[in-house]
Amino acid sequence: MTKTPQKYNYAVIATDIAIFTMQNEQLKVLLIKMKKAPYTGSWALPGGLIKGDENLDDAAERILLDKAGLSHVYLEQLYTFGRVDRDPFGRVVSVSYFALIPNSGITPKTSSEYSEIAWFSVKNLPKLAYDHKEIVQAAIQRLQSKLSYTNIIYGLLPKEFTLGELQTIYEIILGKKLDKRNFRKKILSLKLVKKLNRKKSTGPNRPAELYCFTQSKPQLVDIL
Amino acid sequence: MTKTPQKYNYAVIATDIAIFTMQNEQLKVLLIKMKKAPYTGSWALPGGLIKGDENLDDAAERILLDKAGLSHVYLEQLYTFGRVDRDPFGRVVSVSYFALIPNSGITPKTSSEYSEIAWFSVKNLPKLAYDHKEIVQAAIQRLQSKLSYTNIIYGLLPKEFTLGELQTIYEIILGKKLDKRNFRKKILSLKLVKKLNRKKSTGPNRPAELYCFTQSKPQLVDIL
DNA sequence: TCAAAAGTGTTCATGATACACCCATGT
DNA sequence: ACATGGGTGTATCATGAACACTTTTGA
Repeated sequence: MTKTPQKYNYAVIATDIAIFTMQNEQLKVLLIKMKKAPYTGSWALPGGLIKGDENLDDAAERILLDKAGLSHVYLEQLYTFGRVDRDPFGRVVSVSYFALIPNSGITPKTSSEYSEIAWFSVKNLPKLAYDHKEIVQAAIQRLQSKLSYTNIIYGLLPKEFTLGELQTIYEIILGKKLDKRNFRKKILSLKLVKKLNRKKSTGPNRPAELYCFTQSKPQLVDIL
Repeated sequence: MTKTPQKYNYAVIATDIAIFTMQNEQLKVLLIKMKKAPYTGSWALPGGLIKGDENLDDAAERILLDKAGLSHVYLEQLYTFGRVDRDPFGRVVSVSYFALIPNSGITPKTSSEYSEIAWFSVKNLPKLAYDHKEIVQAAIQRLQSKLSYTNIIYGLLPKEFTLGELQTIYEIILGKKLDKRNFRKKILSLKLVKKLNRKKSTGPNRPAELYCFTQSKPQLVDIL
């Protein structure tokens, strides 16, 4: 067995990451404005090439750190996109990931590789480079379905939160209203969260109890 | 942007396919015995390299046809395995797939690339080359979970089958007994199958009604 | 005192589970 | 006649769905 490029068809392996957060009652995804031709000025998912001595997951983590300054967030492999013509540069196979981060008001900064970086509501996306639209759609769908049978929503919330905030996130991502009493009954019966016995005042209304998650590892739970 | 191998790290893209069928009341996976070093004599999943001008799904279909003589079967992308050291040959990223085929007693033939090909019960697998054990496990897990929320079991059954056969497959793959009456009630209420008004005699017992699927496209259905 | 979100139980409908006997056939 | 798998219905239980008022606070 020899390494003959003519015989074995090499490809560039890239990874693109759909990074989600909640802001202003909206599900948002992080996009960067590209400098490189032929997509100069287009918005795209943060991504990059995988190094020769780098595992796929490590590459995704590195890119998350480099482009968004994030680490220790929920990250999972999504799907691999490899249409022959998906990148005008040549054969590039993208192993896509999706990540969840709590809304900490982070606005990652620009770098030499891209001219702008910003959060976009998934309801109002600009035109995206490559097949990134498809990737975002796949990520949203995965997120929606995983919300109903796992506890990964913890990835979108800060350490402390109220049950109202929790419910709102479900409602926004799933795109439907939930009954407050039934929702609380379910969440509490699953013992996913515990009461901190502290309250959060948010305005001219009754302060809400603060809760935290009892688990911060992904697990299967029948939520909705 | 230039194609400089030193700068952009190229990798070989492969695909490996976990092909499942039911035989003798067992879930089986198709394996080949390798000729190539350093895994000479080891069993492995059927797989191959993706060509430069070939989409990922097309490559998987091609390999399914070449190695197992199969086409028009249920096939879905599973996961992408890319540990740096997963292949002693060098950097090979494997986009794995899983496929379901009806038990037609097919025993695919050997070829120049491998010395043997055979079905193995997933309960009794030999040692596998590369990280193929991990791939098989991921495939089984995906199959198990998809059985309960989709109709993909149609991929494992012939055109005509009895409800008893259908139930047995569920029981084997899920690893638990199901109540006959409840199972039939559920399957029939979902209108996934229709009666053919023909019977199948299988021995010294009452002949069973034959059914066929009403759909042979994957769809979400709440089965179990 | 008013507006705004938090918090709390019960009833009802639906679906899941448990369960046992007769039927049709080949040997 | 007997052994074997096929086929059928009902009662109970658990879970999900619908639903409205009181509480606490800041302005």
